[in-house]
Amino acid sequence: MDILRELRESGLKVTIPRLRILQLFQEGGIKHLSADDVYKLLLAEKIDVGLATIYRVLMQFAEAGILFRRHFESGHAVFELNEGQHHDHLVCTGCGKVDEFVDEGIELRQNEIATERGFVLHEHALSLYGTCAECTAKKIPPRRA
Amino acid sequence: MDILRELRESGLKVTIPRLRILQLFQEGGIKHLSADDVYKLLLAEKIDVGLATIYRVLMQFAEAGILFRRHFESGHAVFELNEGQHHDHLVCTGCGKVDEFVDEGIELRQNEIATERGFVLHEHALSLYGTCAECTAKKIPPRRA
DNA sequence: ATGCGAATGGTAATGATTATCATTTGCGAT
DNA sequence: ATCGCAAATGATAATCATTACCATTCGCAT
Repeated sequence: MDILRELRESGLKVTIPRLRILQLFQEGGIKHLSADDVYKLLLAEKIDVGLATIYRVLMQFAEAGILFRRHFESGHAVFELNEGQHHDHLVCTGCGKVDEFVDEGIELRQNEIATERGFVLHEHALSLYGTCAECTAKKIPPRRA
Repeated sequence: MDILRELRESGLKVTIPRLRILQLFQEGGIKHLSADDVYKLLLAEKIDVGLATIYRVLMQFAEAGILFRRHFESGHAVFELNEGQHHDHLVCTGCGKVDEFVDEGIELRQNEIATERGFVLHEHALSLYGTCAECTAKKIPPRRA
């Protein structure tokens, strides 16, 4: 199977916790999951996995490039599957919905700006915070980040 | 004085801790300070201020628009003076130096992207992570965010 | 099947931040 | 100037996310 190969290629043994955690992301119900989200989902499936293991596995997956770790100014990290292409985020502060986008122009300017200042860029994080159409209709007020 | 007015207009009483904390930022030695940075600086001045007060005051200043609160993927928040115009950040992962920039083109595209997706934008955070010229010369390797 | 290093899970520890609460203080009214 | 009270403070406990420890268990090459 595909998941097994991905794990082995990262030098990680194939274990129940790793398989289940990876499946959670690959099922794609929710794209962005925190360690605690994963813990609760696995508990609901009656799978006995310790929180420590989840943190460890998520970190290993991030280091192996299987997952990305993001920080949406919420005090805790969320993870999402690395599906190849880079993208940025548009977060609704009303309902928490996360939309994704890629803009070639912005990417280019970022590199120009870094180069102008003598920086070698290796990463960037662009997150827009706003109120989505539904929350605007419901008159849900903005929230500070 | 100018600081006094700023405090009173925010509905905050003028107290020693608030004055000292605000002065730290206005002196401008270091632009970005964490709660702990402020605590240590005040200790060094032999000013007796509790950590709890510092957290409270920084938060109040941020809510009042006097300071901005930023999260540079470092697990803790840093604050900087709100000097009117918005700007983004270029962070060196080698030495921690923070450079600032504004790019009209990027700002425009951000608004277009949000509008296309039905979002009303009220905030955004763009941080570029790289290695600055000095650290590149010193061959300091990149660090994951 | 066997052995061993990797992986796990429970729990303690950590670091940043927030809540609690008794005491102190700024400042408007007197 | 001073009185009174809500606001502010500081010491400390509590919380939240995350990491460290460590004895036990498990994947997997042999």
